[in-house]
Amino acid sequence: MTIKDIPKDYDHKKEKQWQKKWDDGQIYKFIGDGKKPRYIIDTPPPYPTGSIHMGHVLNWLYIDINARFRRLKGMDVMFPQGWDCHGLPTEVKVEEINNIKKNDVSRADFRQMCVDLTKENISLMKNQMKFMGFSQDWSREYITMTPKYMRKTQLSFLKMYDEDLIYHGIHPVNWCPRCETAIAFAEVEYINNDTYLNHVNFPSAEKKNENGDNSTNKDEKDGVLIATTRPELMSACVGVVVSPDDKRYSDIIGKEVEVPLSGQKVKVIADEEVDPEFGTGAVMVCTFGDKTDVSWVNKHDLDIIEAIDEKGIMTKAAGKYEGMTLKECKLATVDDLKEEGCIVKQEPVDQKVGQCWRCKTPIEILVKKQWFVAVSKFVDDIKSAAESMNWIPEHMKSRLLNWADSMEWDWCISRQRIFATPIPVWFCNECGKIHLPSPEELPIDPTQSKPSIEACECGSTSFTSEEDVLDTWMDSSISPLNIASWPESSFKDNFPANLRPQGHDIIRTWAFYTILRTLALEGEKPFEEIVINGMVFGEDGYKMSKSRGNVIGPEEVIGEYGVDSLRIWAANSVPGSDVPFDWKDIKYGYKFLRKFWNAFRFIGMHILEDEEDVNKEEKTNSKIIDNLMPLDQWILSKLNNLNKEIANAYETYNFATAINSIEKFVWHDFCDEYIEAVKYRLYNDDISEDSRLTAKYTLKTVVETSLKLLAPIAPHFADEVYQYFNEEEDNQSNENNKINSINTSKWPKPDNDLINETIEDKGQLAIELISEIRRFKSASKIPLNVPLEEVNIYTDDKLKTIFENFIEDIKGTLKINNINIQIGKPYVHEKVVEITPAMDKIGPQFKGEAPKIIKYLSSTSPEEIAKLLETNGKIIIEDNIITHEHVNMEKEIVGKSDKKVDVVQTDNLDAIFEITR
RNA sequence: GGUUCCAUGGUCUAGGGGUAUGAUAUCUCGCUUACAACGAGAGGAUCGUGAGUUCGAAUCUCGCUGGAACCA
Repeated sequence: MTIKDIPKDYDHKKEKQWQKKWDDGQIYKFIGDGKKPRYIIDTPPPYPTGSIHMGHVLNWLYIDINARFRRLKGMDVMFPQGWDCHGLPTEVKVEEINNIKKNDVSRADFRQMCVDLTKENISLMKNQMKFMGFSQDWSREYITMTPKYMRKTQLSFLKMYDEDLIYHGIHPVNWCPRCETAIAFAEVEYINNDTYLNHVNFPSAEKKNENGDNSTNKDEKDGVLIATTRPELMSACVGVVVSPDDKRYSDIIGKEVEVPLSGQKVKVIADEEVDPEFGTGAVMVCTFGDKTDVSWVNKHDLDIIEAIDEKGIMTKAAGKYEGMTLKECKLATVDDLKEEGCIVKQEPVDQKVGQCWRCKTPIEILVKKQWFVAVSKFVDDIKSAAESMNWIPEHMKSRLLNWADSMEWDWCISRQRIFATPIPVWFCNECGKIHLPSPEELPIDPTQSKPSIEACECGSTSFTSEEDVLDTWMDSSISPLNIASWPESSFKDNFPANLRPQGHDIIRTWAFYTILRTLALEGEKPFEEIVINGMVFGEDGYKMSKSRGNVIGPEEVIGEYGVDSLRIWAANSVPGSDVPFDWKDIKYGYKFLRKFWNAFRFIGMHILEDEEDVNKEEKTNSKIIDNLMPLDQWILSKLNNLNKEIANAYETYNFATAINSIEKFVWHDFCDEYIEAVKYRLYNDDISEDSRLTAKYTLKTVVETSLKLLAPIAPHFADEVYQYFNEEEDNQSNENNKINSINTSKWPKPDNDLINETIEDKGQLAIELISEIRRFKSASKIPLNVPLEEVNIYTDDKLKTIFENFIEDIKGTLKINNINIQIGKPYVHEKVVEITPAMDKIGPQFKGEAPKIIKYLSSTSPEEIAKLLETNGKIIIEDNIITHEHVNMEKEIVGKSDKKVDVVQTDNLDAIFEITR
């Protein structure tokens, strides 16, 4: 390898070549033979929309960094990838593309169209994931719409049904009247709506009964004035609730009132959930105006009157309004109420209305026979499972706990759709008994085949297939079981997963359901640790979304700056926190890689074509270590500390700390300070072989090691550089997939012998001195490579010793012909111009006495304080002894020297330089 | 409405009882045998607001204001 072979610029277009190499070498394959510690990641299976967005980039980068880091650390990492295929969006898209409605073709044909579209989308997204350099083991890809996976979903249904954890029952569900399906809470979105709050008088029903006649009661106070935004539901009114503390209604609680128009008699009930301040303080309970209605109906055991049908049309129960749409019914009801004189007042209110997130139709709450998972049985177990996991960040746990506590309804898992896993059930047409297939028959579509039994226990041979299908979360919530090859008995080897990475938007769905399901199916929590990523915001500060138009696609960034720059941007974030996208940050990452490349190219000039030395490490290594110069020791100590810091950062998911520390070290400590300070050892002929050799060794070690620390974040760049280092013994890949890649190498072992805090501190002081004089040269317009005739350094004996230690580096790098270090001051004198209290010393030591000391220091002249400290070494203020360490002194050099010299005084070092040009 | 998070130079950000980290932008200077897409330097923040605890609060507590996310 010669310098000519190293391109002048880092070319990010080569990233794809590396991806192909990794792919061909199958270097990310999970072995699973137990020879290495296993690390199992329960990767999210995304919905195949056809393209990945920045949110995916963030989420998968955390996974990928983690996977790559653990591999370097010698673990057998399982990083699988699944696809959560089923769902309404694909159905809607298929209808759109083919310009059909789902019922225009057979179920099987419609399903096939969905499958075809999904396959296409998966293949697009899979390629994009590879372009991101994500290191999935693609041999373990799973797709929830395949028979293989559906078998597992259906098996989980069977098992839970057998244990009475799934039941078929009547419950309120969220219903979209347009899509004609039940939908989950997660699929309901809320919008603001302006409407009227109608104050409607419900007359007392009691008086009428007592009198036994129909004479109208003129005394309105015997009735109750309710407030409602949904008068169209009055025919479904089953009660009136008021606050128990509301004096206006205390007399009427427990009595009956009559609902106007429809005429049913309903009870007035006290309930603390009523806000007496809102409206009239009295609320009518209907089947079902909203979720609170459902809880009141359940709590007070009220009737159910179904006044709305599946298409959102009023039923027979609505009386004269039958056949009207909800909207028509509302208008007609209000008109009628006005006519009857029942509406006392209409006031405008803001209201939040739930609508179907897909078609924007307002949802209704209907009572339907549906399939449910008995969530309530698991709430406590889910909470303790969540408690036993490690949440990153910790506070995300409370979202799940709060959610678990607020569970009021069981999980409705049936959907009236087509593209989903079928519910494997038939009903007997005679006795209604539910028949399930045996596990061997799975997967099965009950609409396409008959039950294997001849006849029901009742003798009937006629069955109806369940046409409903399963909620998609029923598929994805068994992901940690699926990746571990459940239900094969060996699944326990790879279960629970070590890590679940996901976004905070799906804590209440995916995380919650997964915990529930593995508890239900195997009695164990699904994963040990859960890392939550935030959402990606656009440059305008809002969450990236198409409707806001602030979306920037990964491909846009990659084309210009490469994948690794994008990865560095995403790594520079904190789990759980939302991450704003910023082109500036992308460019910064790009610049860092170029800087690193240049540093590598520089050392490449000196080490790669050298036959003499550093590449024959095994012969010279110990000799080199023994001969390290102080500055080499300084950077190597920093490097080894960095190694530990970065490993710890990766382990604790502090990716931002990792990338920032690497950047800071490489860019500043290494490039700006170390390289500049050792150049003289590489270029000058009068330098000893040992010195030159240790410099080269140090340069090579720093680049190679920091490259490995960076590799999990920027694997393409790392491999591009690493190929120039040929470290055979470093490789831990298998015989059959041997490629020279940093990604199959080992994490560098930190060398504790080289860590030396004292050397680091001393080196820092020497660096400080060098920078100071370099600054002087720069300020004096002296080119850096022009020699200085003489430099006299005046300082104290402690610094003198240190500087003497580094004198070769100081002299060499600054090109000083004659250098002298002495204790004392030059023939100029310095004046203390300002004294500021060192609060970090004074506060902790003197506590309550501190204000007195500060008052003294700020009211006494700096020169006087300095003089006292100089002569006595201390100042006594009301029994408190103040010394040099309690004050910060600002000094200035005054007076003239009769020599023709420049005098340089520093802020950071207690030293004065007298420089002769 | 509930839950959670956030508020620090023009912009973004670190930190988390002792006057504040860094980036970016701006300005000045400089091609220095890897890098001008670089380097050196400068200016620029009473850490949202009001109170409390404390010798001392950007930091802890509470209220308020504003923002965001998730959910009902």
